[in-house]
Order: sequence, then structure tokens, then C-alpha cells
Amino acid sequence: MAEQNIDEPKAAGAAAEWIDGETKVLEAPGDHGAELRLWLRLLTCSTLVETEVRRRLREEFDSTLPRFDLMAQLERASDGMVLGEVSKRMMVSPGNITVLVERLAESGHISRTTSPTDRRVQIIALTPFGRTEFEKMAAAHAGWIADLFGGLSTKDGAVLLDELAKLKRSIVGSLGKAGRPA
Amino acid sequence: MAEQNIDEPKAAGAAAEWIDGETKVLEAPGDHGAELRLWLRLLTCSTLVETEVRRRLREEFDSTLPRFDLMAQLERASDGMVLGEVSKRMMVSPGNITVLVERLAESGHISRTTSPTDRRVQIIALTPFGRTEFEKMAAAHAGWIADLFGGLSTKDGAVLLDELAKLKRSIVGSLGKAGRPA
DNA sequence: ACAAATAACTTTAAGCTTGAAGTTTTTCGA
DNA sequence: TCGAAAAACTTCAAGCTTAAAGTTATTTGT
Repeated sequence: MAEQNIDEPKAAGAAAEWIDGETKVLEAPGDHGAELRLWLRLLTCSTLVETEVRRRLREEFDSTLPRFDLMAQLERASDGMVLGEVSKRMMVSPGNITVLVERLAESGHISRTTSPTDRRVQIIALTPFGRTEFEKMAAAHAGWIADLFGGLSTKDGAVLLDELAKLKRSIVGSLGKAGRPA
Repeated sequence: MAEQNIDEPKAAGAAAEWIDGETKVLEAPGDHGAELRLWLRLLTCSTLVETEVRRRLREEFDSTLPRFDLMAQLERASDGMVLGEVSKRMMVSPGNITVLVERLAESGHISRTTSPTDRRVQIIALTPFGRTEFEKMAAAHAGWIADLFGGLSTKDGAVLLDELAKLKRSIVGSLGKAGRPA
């Protein structure tokens, strides 16, 4: 493991590391080591937080992150939201939403109606029960995140937020270039 | 696959946003808005990259990220690696590895042997075929990441790497505090 | 008006992932 | 030594996720 002060980030995409080893560094073709290290570290942070959030949602609320996210989308839409819109906002496939909605409707957290003006469209909304439950979860969630990120100074937080904005522009720019449908 | 909106970061954990809305900002209890925004942005970057990597692994190599990661772990271990060690390094459950190993063994990418000294232990290693395949994928992967992160200046990359190190310390510190087993 | 295209889901098949429970081996302690 | 405990998986049930194919409903082009 390279000389990093914090210990090994090995998760998904971890092919990164082999550039670190003295063995491979010699033959590095375009030397993408810096980017790989960055990606690996980003992924590690993200995975650590996500794993912890999942764990606590399960243990403290017997729920899951996807369900929480779906309810979060609905929280601000008091009139409900079209299924396709939820899918886009959550960046997941429509089929996925269908399944989640089924479960959340069964458990009484959300309601689902067919649009009166377009019978293809499904409108989903939090039920009062769902809203109450979500508010409890959201408050707890905010606390967890605050704890996990709390070791960062205000300044570091601001810098990180800014650098991540730049990174996002880089990513989106790169994705846009290759003629993938927007 | 739904075309996902790139602009708004709404993915997993997105309860964040409701602090942004004028509605909620008034009653923010401990005001964890800064941390939530940071988390949301981090997650967005990570998700965008991961989704793209998965897509390309599938389209260009008919493979998956978990398989790639598993092979990446083996790449540097020419003598093979114990299954439990792989599980720890990849930060996933042992049962998960069992399944992945089965598939990769079937396809001839890895070999699997029972340790001669301890018959509980499974040792897995890349086959020559697996190694060749992995090297192709790894080279492509490094290029994808370089593209995605390439819009970042060297300076920004360095700053981001540093801030992420601080963040990771914050996270790990926070996780450590609550007496969860390491 | 009406057929073709488009939209908005839903269904399906396949793969990933986990926590919990189960199996086989080793190790440890009295 | 020998039985209990621990280790290292494996199996299982459930849930998430996606791409692709299928349905039903609405729009469009002519």
C-alpha cells in the first residue's frame, strides 16, 4: 500500500491501486495515477457514508436507503409527483421505481393514483403516515451526516464543496462530449 | 435506461435538499444544511462516475464492476489470495464473494483451491486468461477515469485529494466513536 | 381519421448485496 | 483428550437494480 496516512481504500473500481505499487509504476502508460487515486478516495468516502446510512436506516427504522430517497423526493411535492419525474430525479430506472412504489404503497407510506388527464401517468404522494415517518427519518439522517462530516472545519467543508463542484463539471463535461443522448 | 438529469443532484440520501427550500429552512433544528449539501454533492459525483464505469464495463467488456474489482484485488497477488482477505479488502460480505468467485471460476477468469494446510480456507487466483482479460479492462478503466477527472487542474486535483483525506478521517473517526466493532 | 410514432409505465430475467443461519474445520482450554 | 468456541466459508431469503421487451394510452403526420 502506498504511503497514505489514512488506510487502504479498496472498494469498487479499486484497480486504481496497482499504479501505486512500485511494480507497476514503471510501465504506467499514460500515467493516470493521480486520477485513479482521486477516484478511489472519493469512492471510499462515499461508500463509508452510504454503508453507515443504510445500516442505521435498517437498524433504527427498519427501512432502506432507496425507500428513504423516494420519500425524500415526495416530501416537497405536496401534490404528489409523476412516477417518471421521480425516476429522473433519483437517477434510477423506471422499472426500479415501479417496484419501490409497490412496496411503499403496501406499507401505507405513499398513495398512488392514475392521472385523470392522462391515463398512462401514475401520480404518487406521501400519505400523512408516510410524511410523519419520513420526517422522523430525515431528522435522524441529518444528524448522522452531521456527525460523519462534523470533523471537517467550516473552511475545509467549503473548499471541498467547491472542489466537488469543479469535479462534477469535469465529469458532466466528459460525459457530454461522447455523443451519448443527453 | 432512463436518461438521468445531470444538473440536479438528487440521488441516494437526497433528503438533503429540503433544507434548501425556503419552506424548510426556517425550522432547521441544528442546521445541518452544510453537511447535507456536501454529502449530496459527493454522492452525486461518485454515482455519476460509477454509473459510467459500469456502463462501459458492460458495453465494452460484457463485464461488471464487482467482477472487475475482484480481479483487481487478485492482480497484485500472484500467489492468490484467501477468500476472506478479498472480502475484507473489497469491503463486502463473505457471502457476496462466494457468489462472485463461482461465476468468475466458471468463466475461467480465476482458479480456486482449498488450502493444503487449512481445509476451511479457499485460495483464489487469476488464471493466465483472467490476467490477460483484466489487464485489458484495467487499461481501459484508467482511461475512462482520466477522461472523467481530466477537467480538473493538477492543483484542484491535489486540493481535492487532500480534502477527501480529511473527510475520510472525519468519517472514520465518527464511525470509530460509537463502539461498533471495527 | 387513422396508422405510425412516442410516452409512460410494467414485467422479466439476471446479477449484485446483505444479514442471518448453517456447515465444516481448527483451535483452545480444562 | 475432548468438547466448546472460533474461524472460514456457504446457503438462504429478501431486496435492490438494470436493460430489454411488452402494454396501454396519447400524439403526430398525412
